[in-house]
Amino acid sequence: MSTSARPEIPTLEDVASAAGVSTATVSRCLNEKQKVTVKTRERVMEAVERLGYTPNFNARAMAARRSYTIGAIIPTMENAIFARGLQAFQETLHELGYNLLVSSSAYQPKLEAEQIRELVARGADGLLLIGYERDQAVYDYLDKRNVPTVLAWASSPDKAYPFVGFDNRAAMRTLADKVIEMGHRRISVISGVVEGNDRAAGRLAGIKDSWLAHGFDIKDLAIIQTPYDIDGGAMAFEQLMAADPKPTVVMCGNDVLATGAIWKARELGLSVPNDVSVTGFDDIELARYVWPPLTTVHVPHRQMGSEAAHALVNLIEKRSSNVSCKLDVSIVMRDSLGSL
Amino acid sequence: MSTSARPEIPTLEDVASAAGVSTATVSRCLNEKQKVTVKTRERVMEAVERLGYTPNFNARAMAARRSYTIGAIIPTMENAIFARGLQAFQETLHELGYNLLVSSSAYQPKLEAEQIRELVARGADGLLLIGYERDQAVYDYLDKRNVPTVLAWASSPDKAYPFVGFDNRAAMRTLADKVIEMGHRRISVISGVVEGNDRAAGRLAGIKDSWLAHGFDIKDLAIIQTPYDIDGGAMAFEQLMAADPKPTVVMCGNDVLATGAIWKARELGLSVPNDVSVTGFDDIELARYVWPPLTTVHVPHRQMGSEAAHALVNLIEKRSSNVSCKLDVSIVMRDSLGSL
DNA sequence: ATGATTCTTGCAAGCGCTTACATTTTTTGG
DNA sequence: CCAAAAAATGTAAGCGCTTGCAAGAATCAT
Repeated sequence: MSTSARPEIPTLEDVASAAGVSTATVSRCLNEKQKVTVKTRERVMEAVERLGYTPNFNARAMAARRSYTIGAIIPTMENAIFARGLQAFQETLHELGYNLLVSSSAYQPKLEAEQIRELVARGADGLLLIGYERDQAVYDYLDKRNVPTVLAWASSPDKAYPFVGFDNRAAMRTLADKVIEMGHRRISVISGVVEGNDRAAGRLAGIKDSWLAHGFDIKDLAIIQTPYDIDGGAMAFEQLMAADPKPTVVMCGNDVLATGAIWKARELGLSVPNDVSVTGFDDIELARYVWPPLTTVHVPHRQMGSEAAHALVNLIEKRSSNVSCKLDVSIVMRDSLGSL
Repeated sequence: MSTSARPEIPTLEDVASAAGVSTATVSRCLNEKQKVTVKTRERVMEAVERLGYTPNFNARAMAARRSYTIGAIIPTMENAIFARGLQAFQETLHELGYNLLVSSSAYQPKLEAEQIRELVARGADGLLLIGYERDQAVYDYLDKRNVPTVLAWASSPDKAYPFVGFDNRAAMRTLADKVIEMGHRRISVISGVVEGNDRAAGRLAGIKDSWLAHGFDIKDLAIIQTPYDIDGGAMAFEQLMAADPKPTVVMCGNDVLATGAIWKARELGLSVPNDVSVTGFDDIELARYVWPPLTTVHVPHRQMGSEAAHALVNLIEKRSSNVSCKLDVSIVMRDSLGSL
């Protein structure tokens, strides 16, 4: 096992000579079938088959200056927030003849910037990014390199960048209005870390909007920021419930945090929603399966992923720039929110 | 906005002439710093900086015949089973100077085979695959192309392929032994679909092993196979609980199924573990946060991901072939399993 | 000071593919 | 049946990078 002979990988040229044609013809067979006689095509395909030829992707990308690859950078793979949307994104991309490359940035702007360069260097034809808040230098780079980019999971307010998403702030405000309408006057909030995270920031702002619009004092709104994981939600919840008087509802920045909150409520012997209500955001699968089921904001993840794919491919192929798309979200009332 | 000038992307040559050296020298600065004088290196790096140069990945991979890229194909991104391990895999890879490309095969062998070719065509230096059960043709291809490959989430029994994983069958058998030891005599099973899924098959076999070893009749073991999602678990649970007499415990092929089972139990007004016990497998984050917390098999996901990364890089760089690694798993007793 | 040795650097040949352009073959209409 | 138009195929020039080899510069021992 000490020597491993370099395997003989067939190239276009091998196929060409095996089929008795030029490399150009083989290339055409593979890429623009209609430009080649049926007879020669058959001969070529037979050779391809026989040799077990697979085109070298890097060479192709370099020669064609197109990679048919889209890069996506998501903040995390570790929880389900992006999973469904990304899956749909990939499926649609596949239908459109593109491949997907995924990286995760662990919510670190630096890392994200690095990954962007990486994906561009890899020849990605376009990029999918989450949210809009990032260093101007990143946008400058993207512009300079002329990389088609679509932002998702948010709607981009000022920047004139194409996006496929929804208004986190307005959505959360609607939910908060509902909560207040149901009689709640002592609201606490478990927010994601807002720094560098426009989705989290928007959601928090939405709650504040509603609160202020109802004429309450911003000081009465207890807020904790914590990383987006179950544990974070649980710990924050415990802390918030130590207040006196206790909140009647804890609104969470997403379903993962809410799951942690509900879990901790049970551990503390509190009944949801009798002792305290809990709300989430995202409507991930889990939201229906915690107990009690979670009142949350439904985001059409699959639709968003699919639309984003179309938007991006449009941008790449037709250079049409009018691709932004604001999706509707809706409140899903489940048992975790009770009225007073 | 109708005309978009082709952006001028700086190349190695641009950097070279800007710094007044040859392309070879620039290349060396970027790849083997020690082979270049400090003085010239500084000059070159300054030019790199000034032009905003980023190496073209495809060109590099083609010329060097190395990509420093690892491909991983996982069955799904949609649930958390692989998330943590993959995250660790990526982190370790990053430390070792490699990048990760992820695809998901949706549990379809055909798609997986396609993705494998795709990743190889993209110049992946090595591959991470889940489980060992796949068409021989796939292994033949891998051998022919001499692609270093490591299998994870399972231990490979017959095939002499490097793996980093654990024995699903033995692990589940241990859990089943425990369950029986705690007095359960009416066991039902919610298994994943075993066809083409050696992990699911192994886990199911482990339960049967235990059952038979205790002298029970295989006919008394009710088994349902269902896709790995919460909904599948819920529906299967309902079906199993319709039996008469009811099972005293429902053992699930993984934590996601178990979560569905527990949820349905509550919906049916059954108390876990008083009316029926439930067990899972994997110990994903969720297992600690369902109610009651799930008795399950703890798999060291992060360790597995990290070890797999090391194993693969060893295989690639040193060509050492003795990299397999069997990890220990352990039973985690939580409240979802009661004794009779 | 000088030839031998070691470092740096440059030259140029590819890596495997696509594609503009040139050439050959086939088709078509009168 | 033949010239002109159309279709199929071939030729060859890159795409941006790495790296073996050779040449030039610096260092060393004598």
